[in-house]
Amino acid sequence: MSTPGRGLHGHVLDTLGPAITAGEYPPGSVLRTDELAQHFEVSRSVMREAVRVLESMHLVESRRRVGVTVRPKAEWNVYDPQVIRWRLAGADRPHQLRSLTVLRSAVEPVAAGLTAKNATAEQCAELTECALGMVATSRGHRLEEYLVHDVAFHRVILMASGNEMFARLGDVVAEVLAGRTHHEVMFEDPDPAAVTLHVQVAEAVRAGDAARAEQLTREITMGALEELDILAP
Amino acid sequence: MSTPGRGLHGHVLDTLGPAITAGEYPPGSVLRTDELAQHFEVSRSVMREAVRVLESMHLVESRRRVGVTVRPKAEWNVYDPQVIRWRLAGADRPHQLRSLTVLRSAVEPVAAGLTAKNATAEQCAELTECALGMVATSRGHRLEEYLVHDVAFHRVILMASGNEMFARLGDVVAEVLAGRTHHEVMFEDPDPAAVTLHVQVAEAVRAGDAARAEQLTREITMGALEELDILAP
DNA sequence: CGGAGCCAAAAAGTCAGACTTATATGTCAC
DNA sequence: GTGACATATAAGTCTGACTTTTTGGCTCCG
Repeated sequence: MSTPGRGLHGHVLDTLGPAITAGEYPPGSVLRTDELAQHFEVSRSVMREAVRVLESMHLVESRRRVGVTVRPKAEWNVYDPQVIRWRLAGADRPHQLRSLTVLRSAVEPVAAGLTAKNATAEQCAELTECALGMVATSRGHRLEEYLVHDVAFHRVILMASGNEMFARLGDVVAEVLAGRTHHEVMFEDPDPAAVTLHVQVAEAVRAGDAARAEQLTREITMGALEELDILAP
Repeated sequence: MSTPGRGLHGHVLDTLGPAITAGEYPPGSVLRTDELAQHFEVSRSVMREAVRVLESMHLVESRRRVGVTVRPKAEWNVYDPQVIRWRLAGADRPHQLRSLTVLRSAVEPVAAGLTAKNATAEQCAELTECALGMVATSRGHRLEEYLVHDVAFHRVILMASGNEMFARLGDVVAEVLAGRTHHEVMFEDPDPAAVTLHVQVAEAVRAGDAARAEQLTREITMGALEELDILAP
């Protein structure tokens, strides 16, 4: 999807990373570089590079005379896109999806408020275009097309906010939305109320009404929480 | 501070990472592994490991026959604690501090609301203790002691929310608060109103009043935004 | 019996050198 | 100009030897 097969060490990571994030090695487990290298049939240099990457993600810790120990989940760099992807691909998927949706509910409304204040004319137009695209594809089981517009919409909101931390969550939100469409129960057409809210957000942003954009986006993310049975107040 | 000198490749990262995040190498710059290895007086294996880590942070991209090219800032993994630390230590500090404070303003209120619903008795007690500690040290130029309690307070809020994504922002918030006390203009005692708000948040959490905890925390983070002259609506 | 200190093994860390592979770029014929 | 081909370049890989740190056990002495 993103960066497939960037060398041998990448292949090792594609196997080891998911295994660790899936909890196959409980925290404190000890791996030996040499054994891993043999198991994956790569040289020690390649294996060492892979371990370094896992170490930079705080998934493992490498110490002399002891080996490569798996760190507890609480220490992982859970914002690393690679880690998120691995977890979304594994057994942890439902839990990860919930965590990310809660994060969205915190971030997106504030981002929308900033976007209402900072968006350029082009970004406003793009936003409106996305919203209209959502309307157009919201009926008749055109879920894939709808998803494209939905993802684009939220991406613009996050990018146009002018905050780099928000902007970098675009990929994460895309994964969450895609996950909802593909793996969760969503055979029906999207909720018409949600579609309307997106159109209204686009309007509010165009009008520069930050408070309204924030409130409307809050309603959108609240809907996402309810879909996952995360009780709202 | 966190993991100093974990080998030769760590030393290389401590120099190269800050240099890149500081923008010393403009996007598109090309580095050669061999030259870097010579410059840092390490073997190519060590240099390669360092490059792999930078690559996993999306700071650089390594391609055959081209070299190691620096990626544009927009592609960096800005949530990587190591990257955040490097940027906070360099010229990008003010900008980074603002970005993170805006992120705080989005995340912490929602986290506080969740904490009000999920916190255990112990966590409530800990929170109250932190708030009282802040009150006790809020006068008489005891800024360092105040900071300790302030950091602990926000850490508990984020941890007790029950959301792993929020929990992992504890370190980030700690850096921001420490930065404010140490490097920004803050010779005076903390704002009494802010101190009061913290006490009230602790009360709201204890009472299980999510809406109130959220609103009060929003006021706290609003104050932080105003301190940095980030205009509020 | 218990603690201080020492020893040896284990595993990561480091290095050097040779070789392989992909690929950007230049060259030449058409 | 365009396409095929050759070439140089820099990353990628492998191997083997060596170093360094650290742990766990062992001895020795109190």
